[in-house]
Amino acid sequence: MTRSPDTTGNAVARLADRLSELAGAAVVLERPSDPSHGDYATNVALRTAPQHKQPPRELAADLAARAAELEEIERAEVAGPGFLNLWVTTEWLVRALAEIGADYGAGAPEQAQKIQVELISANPAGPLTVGSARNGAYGDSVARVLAYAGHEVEREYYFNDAGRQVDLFRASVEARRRGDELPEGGYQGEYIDELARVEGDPVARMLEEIRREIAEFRIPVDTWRHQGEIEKHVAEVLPKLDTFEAEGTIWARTSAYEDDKDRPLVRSSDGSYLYFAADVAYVRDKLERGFDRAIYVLGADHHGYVGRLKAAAAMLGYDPERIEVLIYQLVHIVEGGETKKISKRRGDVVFLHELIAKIGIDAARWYLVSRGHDQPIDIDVDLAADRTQKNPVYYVQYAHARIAGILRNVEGDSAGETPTDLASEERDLIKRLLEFPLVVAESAERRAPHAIPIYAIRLADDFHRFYHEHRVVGSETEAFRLTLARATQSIIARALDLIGVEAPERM
RNA sequence: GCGCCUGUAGCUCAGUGGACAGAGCGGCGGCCUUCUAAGCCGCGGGUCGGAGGUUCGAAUCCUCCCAGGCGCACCA
Repeated sequence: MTRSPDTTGNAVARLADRLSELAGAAVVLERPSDPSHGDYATNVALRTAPQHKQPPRELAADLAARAAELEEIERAEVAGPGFLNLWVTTEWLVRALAEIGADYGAGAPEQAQKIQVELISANPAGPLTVGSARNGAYGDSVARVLAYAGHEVEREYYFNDAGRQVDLFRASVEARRRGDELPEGGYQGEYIDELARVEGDPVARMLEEIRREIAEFRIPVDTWRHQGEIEKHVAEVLPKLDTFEAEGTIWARTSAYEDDKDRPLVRSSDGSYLYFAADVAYVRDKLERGFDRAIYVLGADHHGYVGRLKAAAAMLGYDPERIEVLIYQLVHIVEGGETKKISKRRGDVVFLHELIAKIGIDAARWYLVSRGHDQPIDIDVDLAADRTQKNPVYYVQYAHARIAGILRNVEGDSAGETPTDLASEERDLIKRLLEFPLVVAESAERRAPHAIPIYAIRLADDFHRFYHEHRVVGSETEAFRLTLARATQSIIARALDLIGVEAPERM
């Protein structure tokens, strides 16, 4: 809505600005799906007709006449109920292509924010699961996109290493070592057996294991926080809260701050902290570190957290808007046509390292981030395992590798004339490249990185079509086509990087 | 019961007010003496869960209903 993409380096946005001046209203340029509707189209006449009290087609005709005068515009036509269809000139497309540099689409938002993205934060009671993998793939991509959009981003991981679950986890390993019965509701599985066979604190081992897996999954976590550390500051925070005592417990009156109910903080009998106490201290810890915004990435099974976290911020006197909770739907595992109920405690869970072993990091990251975060994901492990050849990630990577192949064939200075006429494949490809800044801006604003792989598929599609029809090296417009190929390669690489996927030179 | 999310092609999913609803996979049929055929082209395929409503215009916004997932712990 208030989106203002960086118009200086974005030819489409500049064109929209010029048209906006002519129209006296904000013009949004779309790429029509039907090529007979022009290179770009706008519905501005339809939207502004009521306030002008004029028929939309009349307004559109008026705007068409003036738009046709612009040097960028080859042709302007009114169509349908009042759409304005525009054809741009070849010169404009060639110039726009030439502007595409290494950081094309990188934002410089008028107000860059300091943003923290807290991701995964799984219990160190076992290796990361595919659920954690989605959290990481999604959260890290949001972080990458926000950073590319111009924000200052830090990634943080919070270890719940002081709660009942880790105690239970330790007890489970120790029971296994002694050959005793598992504690009630204890953890089991092969990894528990392995931990039991070696000396040392299993929690410490899991902390190291998780850090290793996260690095392998290409998530550059900047800071690590431990629940034990945060709890040391609970005593400082409690006096700032709106509390009351009942039933042997000190409660936070979060219901007065738009939470569903009040939350227990401290068990009066022994003074032990309940989980929400650490939550509150952690909220303060985050906001006092100077982040304009603290983003939590949580699975749908934690969506009840939204209210209490914002309430915690409000109760401490912070603007609750600084707390943003991103909820992603859960990942289910389908095996043999049946959805598995997964439980880390029971041990019937699919771990991230198993998923990586089966389909690789690139496919895993692509797969986990290429669906909307509001969409549940069913991973059919059998399908994911043998579908690798057909995974769209390879289709996109292949386009990148193909371009690398072309560039290896270039010898010396490239020559050739500037084209005065473009083939449809060239026009389509350039227009696709010019979409990238808007895709990134929207993706950042909506916390929706899944738009990136979708765009990457279309871009690869346009490139493969171009490649099939036209030669680059040795063509009459070699220099121009090399520019086109390089720009395509650069944007594919950037798009893949934004979702943590590699862009290979050869395949 | 209450809250959040979802329901679009055989399957997996895009599409948060605009022009006949798109892609991949699967199915069928074509294209390699030329920069990578992990590619390209073509053909089939949909009452956008259902019913009302708002709007010049609805897959998209509102209401109700149906179906599924997840919550509603002194677990995390």
